[in-house]
Amino acid sequence: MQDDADAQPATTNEVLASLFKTLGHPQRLAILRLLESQELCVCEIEAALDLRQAYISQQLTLLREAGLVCFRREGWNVRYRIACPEVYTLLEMAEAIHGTLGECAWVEPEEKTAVSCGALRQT
Amino acid sequence: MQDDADAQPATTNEVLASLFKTLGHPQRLAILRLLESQELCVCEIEAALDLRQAYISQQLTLLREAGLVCFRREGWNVRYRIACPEVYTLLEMAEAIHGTLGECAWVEPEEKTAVSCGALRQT
DNA sequence: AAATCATATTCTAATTTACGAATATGATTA
DNA sequence: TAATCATATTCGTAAATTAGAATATGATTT
Repeated sequence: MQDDADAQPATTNEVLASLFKTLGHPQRLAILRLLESQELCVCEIEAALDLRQAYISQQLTLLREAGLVCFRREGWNVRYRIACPEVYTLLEMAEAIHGTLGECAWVEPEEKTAVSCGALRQT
Repeated sequence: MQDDADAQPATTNEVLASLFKTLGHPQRLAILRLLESQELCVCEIEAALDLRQAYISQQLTLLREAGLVCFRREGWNVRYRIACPEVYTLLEMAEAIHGTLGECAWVEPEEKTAVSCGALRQT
């Protein structure tokens, strides 16, 4: 029994997009930020973010599936920790990039060429 | 007339998530990759990716709104170029991170504490 | 001004995601 | 084994996103 027999290879862009998609959610980022300095159990995250348990658990599941967090049982609790600390560098860099991002500028044309494109159109 | 009078401040996490969300799409990444080395008009992107014109235009609009690309008219064409080259560093880093990402490991508990959490539950 | 070229926008259906509520599971203690 | 604690999962619906089709816009040439 092979899992996902009819799944295509998944290009680099698809894989990358998937990672970014996981990061593209404020609450998931909030969870990651909490886990930066410490290992936390679900109820601690719950208390820190003031969100319902089931909701936290759902987001943690997604972070887990993305491979971003690890977990381990400790008595009654399940403690989560970051799986790869490099993501924080990614977050920092993204933050820096956002700082430089301005409104899209309309740059004045340099020269008047006006050559027809001639590219194939399929619609 | 102020635009978005009832919009809340937008936290850092929300802003970051928004950027990641824009990057969380294979075709948009493909477009960004094309623009890495050169400025291109829509029809060239269209030809390179073999996608319909309207579709490309839609994705470019999103990239534009995110501030990731700039454009300028040149005769009949509108040429797009990257607004901040730093995103490629971000992509590289994300790629590197993906490489290190494995299946979530279940780490064996270190010590048996089993203390009740006592955290507030709101559901 | 009409025709043409490149690009943008709008409308829409289908799919995916978000997230609340209820419930299930699994470890631990009595 | 029954009760309890922490966490996970399933279900359902609202909202957002995807992407196709049709059409609009705006610059350029005739």
